[in-house]
Amino acid sequence: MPYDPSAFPPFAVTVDLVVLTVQRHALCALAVRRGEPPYQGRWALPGGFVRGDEDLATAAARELAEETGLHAHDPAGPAPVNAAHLEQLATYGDPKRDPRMRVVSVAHLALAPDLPAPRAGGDARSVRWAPVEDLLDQEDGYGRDGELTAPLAFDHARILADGVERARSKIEYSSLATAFCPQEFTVGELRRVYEAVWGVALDPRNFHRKVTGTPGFLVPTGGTTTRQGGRPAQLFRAGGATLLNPPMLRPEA
Amino acid sequence: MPYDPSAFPPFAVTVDLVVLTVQRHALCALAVRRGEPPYQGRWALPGGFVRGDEDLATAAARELAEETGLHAHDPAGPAPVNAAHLEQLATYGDPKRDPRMRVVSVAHLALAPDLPAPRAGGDARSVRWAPVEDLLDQEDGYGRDGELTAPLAFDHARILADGVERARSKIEYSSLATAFCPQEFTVGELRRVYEAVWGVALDPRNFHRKVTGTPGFLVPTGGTTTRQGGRPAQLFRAGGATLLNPPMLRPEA
DNA sequence: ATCATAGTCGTCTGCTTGACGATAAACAGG
DNA sequence: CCTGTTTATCGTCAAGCAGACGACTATGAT
Repeated sequence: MPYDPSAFPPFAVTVDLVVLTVQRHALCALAVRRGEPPYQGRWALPGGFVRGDEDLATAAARELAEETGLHAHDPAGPAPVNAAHLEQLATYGDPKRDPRMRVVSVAHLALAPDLPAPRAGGDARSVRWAPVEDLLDQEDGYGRDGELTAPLAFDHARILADGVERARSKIEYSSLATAFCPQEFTVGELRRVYEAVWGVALDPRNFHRKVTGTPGFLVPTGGTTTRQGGRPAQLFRAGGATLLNPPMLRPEA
Repeated sequence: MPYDPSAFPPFAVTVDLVVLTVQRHALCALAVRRGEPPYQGRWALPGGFVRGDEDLATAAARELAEETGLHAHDPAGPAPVNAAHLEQLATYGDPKRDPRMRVVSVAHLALAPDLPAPRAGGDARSVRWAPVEDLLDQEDGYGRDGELTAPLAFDHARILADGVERARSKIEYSSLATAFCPQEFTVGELRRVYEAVWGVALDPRNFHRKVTGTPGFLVPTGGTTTRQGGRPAQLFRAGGATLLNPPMLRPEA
């Protein structure tokens, strides 16, 4: 068939971000409050249009930096100070997903360590970390605290659920859970990440044996810390290994 | 920021298909020969523009049917006769990936059993199954057989490689390998699928123990066949289980 | 001094895997 | 008919890993 510019319809292309972190033993996602219709006043995932000369990954990294101050951490190369893992998640293109026009959104998944401050780009009250459980469980209605009582805008609940599921399954067979930790961390901190993401309790002794026994997963830095209380714990850095073999098994139950 | 139609650039959105099957012990992909520039005469993945009122999965299923006569098999619901597994793979949007204009392509992965005939939509010689190894190993140059000597058009080599890697890893922990088999198949046929996709030899006895011992993976139909020669083998159908736990381990080496 | 908290090292038991022997049931060819 | 070849299927054994859990260590809090 010949190449004819009128033969295909124009689309707007956006990137939406599922940014996850672990706060106070809970898996949390970044949400922004919408300032205009549609879904005005509702919470949504951060995101924006892809520019005309921009790659998809670049657009996602730009939005991430604008929203959080985090820099995407390319697996190769040294990690910057405020580094986050960033990967493409999936693409959503239902013709009716945006009532205004045809929008195809390329969702990305970002994993970040617990940040000192939410660092809103603009209005501080319009962006927040919220437990993913709260964001996904919302039914249409009024809540007692007057916050977060409506489901996420657009199809963002589905996108968030897909992102959470990706994170849950990927930490099973990769070292991705370290992306939730600061540069140096203890085995216990890493375990609490797994527990928060999976929503289960893990045996500290078996977990310790597993992660320290997997070659290339963790490298000791030599230091220790007592920031979690109790006996001082060894500090580790993420090793070069990206694939866990055999994987860390998620308890069924 | 206000909603302004001029604030974002228009994109063309396409779907590209990585359609895989197993033929004569080799993992093969569907390739079409391009009739027009750019990359005229080169092989490429099948694909096309997403229509204005069409979902991405719908567009992929339509292209798949046009190109192969296969119908996408939604995990829920009964499998049609010519059923193929279809899932979204990833999205490619480098600004320079198509020299004509800005095109974002949502690649999909389809897995099909060995088909009686390639069933080209148009010109029979312009579409063919080719071993993925051949398609990916192509260097720029001339081959002895005068065929398939150039790399795939656009960034399709990368897309194909990503699709193959997805298939290779996904059959480890899911029952997806059955998508390469006809409705009824033997343990040996399923093993040959794994061997072709992974490019390794598996021990028939251990493989048999593993797949027949995993509850919900295979259900016996009662029949037997000798179509592979040798002793008659039991026929099975794919069971309801989609996740293999524990997974089938891919030999390292 | 005592307790609570977290971290780390071991032990034991059962399951899974990988290597491989042995048997069974078909077909091909002499 | 007999024999070799091919494929399927069952069994055995040892090594490795995971889950359950006891024991001990090193901190800070009371």
